[in-house]
Amino acid sequence: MDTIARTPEDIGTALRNARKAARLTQKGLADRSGIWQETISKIETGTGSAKLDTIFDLCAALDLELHVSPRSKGANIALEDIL
Amino acid sequence: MDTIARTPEDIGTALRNARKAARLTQKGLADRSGIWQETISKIETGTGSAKLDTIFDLCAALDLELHVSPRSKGANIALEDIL
DNA sequence: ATACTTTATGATCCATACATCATTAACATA
DNA sequence: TATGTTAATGATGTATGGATCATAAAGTAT
Repeated sequence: MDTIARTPEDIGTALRNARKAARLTQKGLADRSGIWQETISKIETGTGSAKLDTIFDLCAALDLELHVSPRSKGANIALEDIL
Repeated sequence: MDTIARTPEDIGTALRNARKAARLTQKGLADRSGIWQETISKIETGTGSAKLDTIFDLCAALDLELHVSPRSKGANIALEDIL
Protein backbone atom coordinates (compact mmCIF):
# COMPACT_ATOMS: atom_id res chain seq x y z
CA MET A 1 0.00 0.00 0.00
CA ASP A 2 1.50 3.26 -1.13
CA THR A 3 -0.40 6.54 -1.01
CA ILE A 4 0.37 9.65 -2.99
CA ALA A 5 0.07 12.84 -0.95
CA ARG A 6 0.01 16.38 -2.27
CA THR A 7 -1.84 18.04 0.57
CA PRO A 8 -1.93 17.79 4.36
CA GLU A 9 -5.37 16.20 4.01
CA ASP A 10 -3.88 13.43 1.89
CA ILE A 11 -1.40 12.75 4.66
CA GLY A 12 -4.23 12.71 7.16
CA THR A 13 -6.22 10.10 5.31
CA ALA A 14 -3.11 8.03 4.64
CA LEU A 15 -2.32 8.04 8.33
CA ARG A 16 -5.87 7.14 9.23
CA ASN A 17 -5.86 4.24 6.79
CA ALA A 18 -2.55 3.00 8.13
CA ARG A 19 -3.78 3.28 11.69
CA LYS A 20 -6.89 1.28 10.92
CA ALA A 21 -4.88 -1.28 9.00
CA ALA A 22 -2.80 -1.66 12.16
CA ARG A 23 -6.05 -2.06 14.13
CA LEU A 24 -5.20 0.81 16.42
CA THR A 25 -7.53 3.36 17.99
CA GLN A 26 -6.48 7.00 18.04
CA LYS A 27 -5.76 6.53 21.72
CA GLY A 28 -3.67 3.46 21.01
CA LEU A 29 -1.66 5.35 18.44
CA ALA A 30 -1.39 8.26 20.85
CA ASP A 31 0.14 5.98 23.47
CA ARG A 32 2.77 4.56 21.18
CA SER A 33 3.61 7.79 19.38
CA GLY A 34 3.49 10.35 22.16
CA ILE A 35 1.08 12.46 20.12
CA TRP A 36 -2.25 13.23 21.77
CA GLN A 37 -5.48 11.67 20.59
CA GLU A 38 -7.02 15.09 20.02
CA THR A 39 -4.11 16.08 17.83
CA ILE A 40 -4.32 12.85 15.85
CA SER A 41 -8.01 13.49 15.29
CA LYS A 42 -7.29 16.95 13.91
CA ILE A 43 -4.58 15.67 11.60
CA GLU A 44 -6.68 12.80 10.30
CA THR A 45 -9.65 15.05 9.61
CA GLY A 46 -7.50 17.80 8.14
CA THR A 47 -8.58 20.37 10.70
CA GLY A 48 -5.75 22.88 10.57
CA SER A 49 -2.28 21.75 9.59
CA ALA A 50 0.48 19.95 11.44
CA LYS A 51 4.18 20.06 12.07
CA LEU A 52 6.53 17.80 10.16
CA ASP A 53 7.89 16.55 13.47
CA THR A 54 4.48 15.30 14.47
CA ILE A 55 3.89 13.58 11.14
CA PHE A 56 7.17 11.73 11.44
CA ASP A 57 6.37 10.72 15.01
CA LEU A 58 3.16 9.17 13.73
CA CYS A 59 4.91 7.58 10.77
CA ALA A 60 7.45 5.99 13.09
CA ALA A 61 4.71 4.60 15.30
CA LEU A 62 2.94 3.17 12.25
CA ASP A 63 6.11 1.92 10.56
CA LEU A 64 5.67 4.25 7.67
CA GLU A 65 8.12 6.35 5.77
CA LEU A 66 7.75 9.14 3.28
CA HIS A 67 9.18 9.08 -0.20
CA VAL A 68 9.93 12.31 -1.99
CA SER A 69 9.56 11.79 -5.71
CA PRO A 70 8.87 13.66 -8.94
CA ARG A 71 5.19 14.23 -9.51
CA SER A 72 3.66 11.43 -11.51
CA LYS A 73 1.99 12.93 -14.54
CA GLY A 74 -1.63 12.09 -15.11
CA ALA A 75 -2.07 10.05 -11.98
CA ASN A 76 -4.31 11.06 -9.10
CA ILE A 77 -5.58 14.22 -10.69
CA ALA A 78 -8.01 16.25 -8.65
CA LEU A 79 -11.30 17.29 -10.21
CA GLU A 80 -10.35 20.95 -9.98
CA ASP A 81 -7.35 20.25 -12.17
CA ILE A 82 -9.43 19.32 -15.18
CA LEU A 83 -12.69 21.20 -14.67
CA MET B 1 15.12 10.02 -8.20
CA ASP B 2 13.20 8.96 -5.14
CA THR B 3 14.32 9.82 -1.63
CA ILE B 4 13.29 8.06 1.54
CA ALA B 5 12.57 10.43 4.42
CA ARG B 6 12.13 9.53 8.05
CA THR B 7 13.08 12.84 9.60
CA PRO B 8 12.55 16.54 8.85
CA GLU B 9 16.24 16.73 7.95
CA ASP B 10 15.74 14.07 5.27
CA ILE B 11 12.99 16.20 3.79
CA GLY B 12 15.26 19.22 3.91
CA THR B 13 18.04 17.56 1.96
CA ALA B 14 15.59 16.06 -0.52
CA LEU B 15 14.15 19.50 -1.16
CA ARG B 16 17.58 21.02 -1.53
CA ASN B 17 18.60 18.35 -4.02
CA ALA B 18 15.41 18.82 -6.00
CA ARG B 19 15.88 22.60 -6.00
CA LYS B 20 19.42 22.29 -7.31
CA ALA B 21 18.35 19.73 -9.89
CA ALA B 22 15.83 22.34 -11.05
CA ARG B 23 18.66 24.90 -11.14
CA LEU B 24 16.84 27.23 -8.80
CA THR B 25 18.26 29.51 -6.14
CA GLN B 26 16.53 29.72 -2.77
CA LYS B 27 15.26 33.10 -3.87
CA GLY B 28 13.99 31.65 -7.13
CA LEU B 29 12.16 28.92 -5.29
CA ALA B 30 10.87 31.49 -2.84
CA ASP B 31 9.36 33.49 -5.69
CA ARG B 32 7.54 30.59 -7.22
CA SER B 33 6.44 28.96 -3.96
CA GLY B 34 5.51 31.94 -1.83
CA ILE B 35 7.81 30.69 0.93
CA TRP B 36 10.53 33.07 2.02
CA GLN B 37 14.17 32.44 1.24
CA GLU B 38 15.08 32.55 4.91
CA THR B 39 12.49 29.90 5.68
CA ILE B 40 13.71 27.69 2.85
CA SER B 41 17.23 28.01 4.19
CA LYS B 42 16.14 26.84 7.63
CA ILE B 43 14.20 23.91 6.23
CA GLU B 44 17.03 22.78 3.98
CA THR B 45 19.57 22.97 6.78
CA GLY B 46 17.26 21.33 9.29
CA THR B 47 17.30 24.33 11.63
CA GLY B 48 14.09 23.86 13.57
CA SER B 49 11.18 22.04 12.04
CA ALA B 50 8.52 23.09 9.55
CA LYS B 51 4.82 22.98 8.92
CA LEU B 52 3.36 20.42 6.56
CA ASP B 53 1.70 23.23 4.63
CA THR B 54 5.05 24.77 3.88
CA ILE B 55 6.56 21.49 2.75
CA PHE B 56 3.71 20.91 0.33
CA ASP B 57 4.04 24.46 -1.01
CA LEU B 58 7.66 23.73 -1.78
CA CYS B 59 6.84 20.31 -3.22
CA ALA B 60 4.29 21.88 -5.54
CA ALA B 61 6.81 24.47 -6.73
CA LEU B 62 9.35 21.72 -7.37
CA ASP B 63 6.86 19.29 -8.92
CA LEU B 64 7.35 16.81 -6.18
CA GLU B 65 4.91 14.65 -4.31
CA LEU B 66 5.16 12.58 -1.16
CA HIS B 67 4.42 8.90 -1.00
CA VAL B 68 3.37 7.33 2.26
CA SER B 69 4.49 3.73 2.34
CA PRO B 70 5.35 0.92 4.74
CA ARG B 71 8.86 1.18 6.07
CA SER B 72 11.28 -0.74 3.91
CA LYS B 73 13.05 -3.25 6.12
CA GLY B 74 16.81 -3.24 6.03
CA ALA B 75 17.16 -0.26 3.77
CA ASN B 76 18.55 3.08 4.82
CA ILE B 77 19.24 2.06 8.38
CA ALA B 78 20.68 4.76 10.61
CA LEU B 79 23.85 4.00 12.57
CA GLU B 80 22.02 4.41 15.86
CA ASP B 81 19.69 1.61 14.85
CA ILE B 82 22.42 -0.99 14.85
CA LEU B 83 24.99 0.33 17.30
C1' DA C 1 -32.81 2.37 24.89
C1' DT C 2 -28.68 1.96 27.81
C1' DA C 3 -23.85 1.53 28.44
C1' DC C 4 -19.31 1.67 26.62
C1' DT C 5 -15.79 2.89 23.46
C1' DT C 6 -13.98 5.83 20.10
C1' DT C 7 -13.67 10.17 17.83
C1' DA C 8 -14.48 15.10 17.49
C1' DT C 9 -14.81 19.78 19.41
C1' DG C 10 -13.77 23.69 22.31
C1' DA C 11 -10.98 26.52 25.41
C1' DT C 12 -6.56 27.87 27.40
C1' DC C 13 -1.57 28.16 27.59
C1' DC C 14 2.90 27.72 25.74
C1' DA C 15 6.14 26.91 22.14
C1' DT C 16 7.50 27.80 17.76
C1' DA C 17 7.07 28.40 12.50
C1' DC C 18 6.78 31.90 9.23
C1' DA C 19 6.82 36.61 7.46
C1' DT C 20 9.51 40.49 7.42
C1' DC C 21 13.59 43.40 7.52
C1' DA C 22 18.52 43.86 8.27
C1' DT C 23 22.82 41.99 8.22
C1' DT C 24 26.53 38.68 7.78
C1' DA C 25 28.80 34.90 5.86
C1' DA C 26 29.94 32.04 1.79
C1' DC C 27 30.76 31.53 -2.64
C1' DA C 28 31.49 32.85 -7.05
C1' DT C 29 33.83 35.47 -10.60
C1' DA C 30 35.77 39.58 -12.98
C1' DT D 1 41.39 41.85 -4.18
C1' DA D 2 37.14 43.70 -5.06
C1' DT D 3 32.38 42.98 -6.62
C1' DG D 4 28.16 40.55 -7.04
C1' DT D 5 25.23 36.83 -5.93
C1' DT D 6 23.46 33.32 -2.98
C1' DA D 7 22.81 31.35 1.51
C1' DA D 8 22.64 31.79 6.48
C1' DT D 9 21.70 34.27 10.85
C1' DG D 10 19.41 37.27 14.05
C1' DA D 11 15.57 39.92 15.88
C1' DT D 12 10.65 40.91 16.19
C1' DG D 13 5.63 40.28 15.71
C1' DT D 14 1.84 37.43 14.47
C1' DA D 15 -0.35 33.16 13.66
C1' DT D 16 -1.00 28.68 14.83
C1' DG D 17 0.22 23.79 16.32
C1' DG D 18 0.21 20.81 20.20
C1' DA D 19 -0.39 19.67 25.17
C1' DT D 20 -3.88 19.46 28.43
C1' DC D 21 -8.47 19.07 30.40
C1' DA D 22 -13.41 18.78 29.69
C1' DT D 23 -17.09 17.50 27.09
C1' DA D 24 -19.94 16.35 23.21
C1' DA D 25 -20.90 13.53 19.42
C1' DA D 26 -20.63 9.08 16.97
C1' DG D 27 -20.33 4.58 16.77
C1' DT D 28 -20.84 -0.13 18.67
C1' DA D 29 -22.22 -3.10 21.25
C1' DT D 30 -25.54 -5.58 25.00
